[in-house]
Amino acid sequence: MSNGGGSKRQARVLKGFRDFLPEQMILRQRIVGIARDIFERHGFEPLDTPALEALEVLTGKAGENEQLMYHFEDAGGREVGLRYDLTVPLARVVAMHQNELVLPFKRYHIAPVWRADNPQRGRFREFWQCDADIAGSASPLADAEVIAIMAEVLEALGLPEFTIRISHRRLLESLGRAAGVPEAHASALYRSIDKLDKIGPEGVARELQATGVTDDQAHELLALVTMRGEPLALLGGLRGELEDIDGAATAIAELEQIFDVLPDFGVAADRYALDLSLARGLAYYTGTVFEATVTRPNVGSVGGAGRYDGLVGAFAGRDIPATGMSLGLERIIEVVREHGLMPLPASVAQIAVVLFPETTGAAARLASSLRESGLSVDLSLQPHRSVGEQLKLADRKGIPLAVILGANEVESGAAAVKDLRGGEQISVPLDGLAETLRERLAARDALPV
RNA sequence: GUGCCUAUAGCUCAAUUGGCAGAGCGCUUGUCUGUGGAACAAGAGGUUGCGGGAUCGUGCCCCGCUAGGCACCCCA
Repeated sequence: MSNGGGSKRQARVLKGFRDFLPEQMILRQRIVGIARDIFERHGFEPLDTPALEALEVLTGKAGENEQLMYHFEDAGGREVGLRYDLTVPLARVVAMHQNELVLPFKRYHIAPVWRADNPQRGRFREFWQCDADIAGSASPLADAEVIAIMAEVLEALGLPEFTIRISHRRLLESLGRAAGVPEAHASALYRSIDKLDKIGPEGVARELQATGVTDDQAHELLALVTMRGEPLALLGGLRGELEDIDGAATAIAELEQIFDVLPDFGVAADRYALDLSLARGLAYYTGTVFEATVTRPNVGSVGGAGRYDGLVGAFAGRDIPATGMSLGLERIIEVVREHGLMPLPASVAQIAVVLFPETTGAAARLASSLRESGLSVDLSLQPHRSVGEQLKLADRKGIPLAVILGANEVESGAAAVKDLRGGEQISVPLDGLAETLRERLAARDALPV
């Protein structure tokens, strides 16, 4: 290796892409681990798919969002695209492997996706989604389960406040029909309604009028959409108002089943709400839609999704209903950091072993035996550096405890154990050293951080 | 894809009207070859994000690009 005489290559990463240093990776892995545990406790199976797909697999599913898709021609002249979500690949997998999968198929998928969006806080071009979906069940019970899983994960992460807002595409459509919105403007309707929080009722009314809705109709629609209260009571009221509207009764019945059973899934009543102003943009949603939001920090939603009964059929040739939820890892991390949840060590190593030129062999053997007992051990590789130096480096890496093994310790059969934060040091017999280390680590973890 | 703000040492920032590029922290070395964080001393570290222009002269003015933040759009 040499760059002598040449110009140095510029070290850079692309806009919206990032390196994750160990301290960040430890937090990311911890969060992913919590989500994975809950997914598996619900019997969801792991799945992974290629990052790159044939372009035609990805197109025609997400509507306008496909503008954000990374696509290009590969060296073999194939049109290819990076996946922009995990839902479309799932639909492809279910269609391709119908004979190998038992329906309903419950799967989770934790992986990066790519969208060429403009970066902002909690918004990147490469980001991770944690998805749990059920393919092959049309039952509202399936929707309820994925909503419950979402609530469970957010609860387990310790998010101090979040709300899962629940709505239904068909119900919103019915409301639109009742208000006289032309069918052709349905997606414009969803988008406008969805912006209620941001632009307010007057803003929404203005946008609706631009799509051919009269002032009266717009206000009637807004009145319906902004109703708040106990979900089952609200739905009961709507049932009467929308008696004559096609599809409304089915949508209301589905939502009623979901709200009826959510408490039985263990979801606290203050964690979800019926909110008909929620529409969501992705084109493939066909029924229930939902979204988890927090008020601080301002990162929009931390997760969402819904029912997409037509998507698998686009690949399979026969309809296979499906529903699911998606959590945004980056958004969740913003919340965790903002609220100081989850303080973690900066190193995966629990123990640093400090050594001397004459004790390298003994120290390596000690490290091995500590590892066999289940501890994570960072063996110093610098016997020529002073003990102080080795301790300092271990502390800077964030390792909580050091074991010092010199000639004296080998001789006496007792190692020196030093707490790198407080500085206290004790002598511990080599027999039972692992046990003592584990106790001290546990004691440290119990301390407020 | 659009608009506004920003970019100076590893980090946080300073630099008067356009006139010698600096500080603190961190880093390296030494005091100090078995006990770090302190103190003292010395040292390294910069094409002021990149490229162009105007000017006798630019970190500072103008243009383009790149990246970050914010607001749209959209979304996780």
